[in-house]
Amino acid sequence: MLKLKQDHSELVVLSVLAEGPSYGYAISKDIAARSDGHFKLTASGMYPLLTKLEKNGLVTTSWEEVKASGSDPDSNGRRRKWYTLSAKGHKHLTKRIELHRQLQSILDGFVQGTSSEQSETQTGLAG
Amino acid sequence: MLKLKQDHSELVVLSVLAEGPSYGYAISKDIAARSDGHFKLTASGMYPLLTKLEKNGLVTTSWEEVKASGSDPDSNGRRRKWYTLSAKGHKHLTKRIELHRQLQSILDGFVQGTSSEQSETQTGLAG
DNA sequence: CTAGATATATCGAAACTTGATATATTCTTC
DNA sequence: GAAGAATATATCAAGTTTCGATATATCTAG
Repeated sequence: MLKLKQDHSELVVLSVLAEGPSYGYAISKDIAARSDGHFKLTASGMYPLLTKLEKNGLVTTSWEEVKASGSDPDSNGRRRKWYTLSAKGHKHLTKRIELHRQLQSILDGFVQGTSSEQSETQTGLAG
Repeated sequence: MLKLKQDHSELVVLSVLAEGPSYGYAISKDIAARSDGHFKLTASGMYPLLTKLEKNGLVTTSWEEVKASGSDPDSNGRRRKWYTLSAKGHKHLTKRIELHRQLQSILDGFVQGTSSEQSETQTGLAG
């Protein structure tokens, strides 16, 4: 299991939100599912991150009342906090992705020079 | 300018040392040069990391006296601490690279799905 | 003598990490 | 209707990491 550092978490969460608004719990499940369980972003990592994103204006938020099917119309349902990527967030994500690609290619430059490379021509995606 | 987190720093430093022994200052310059100045690993990041590597047995160390050209044979020259990748370090690096590739491919899965992808075939190195 | 490069190393405030805890609702099963 | 799992948000606290600032000292160029 690969644990995501905040830098990576931010990239992933922003990427998920680029596909449409979502909320903490759903994002968490989404990340676990889409990474085959390799990534896990738990509540204590997720909510401080989302709060930071909101504080920095990268996302906007709104609350939704989750009504139970056939529930009392007067009942206060469970609350969901939706996060929507802002224009600033989109720009930020684009830069972040660019930086991520740069990091990858440069990192590869270092890694490929090592004698630990077992002369594999394939880039490991088939592993 | 990308600042290397310790995880990345460790991977890069280990990779550099896989090509042969080196010392803190040289590694720092090496990283800056080979990344076109995009990466920077400063002294306050480098030395604690190298100490940790040594403590974990991934590298072995030895001191070298750096004599000035035409200096007094009695003078105590500047000292250089050389770091050599150990067998354990080599194994560790191989695992690390594997993990790095895994991280990359999964991360790519998230990033490639974003609408921020400007259908660029080139990988941004020409930017 | 001065300034800048070389060389190693620690300090400390801020930020980050993460299991644990808290709170409350909704769904499923018996 | 009780129990337990899943949904949903959020904070705490103890530990680790980060990184500019600082300290120390030598070497080189002007």
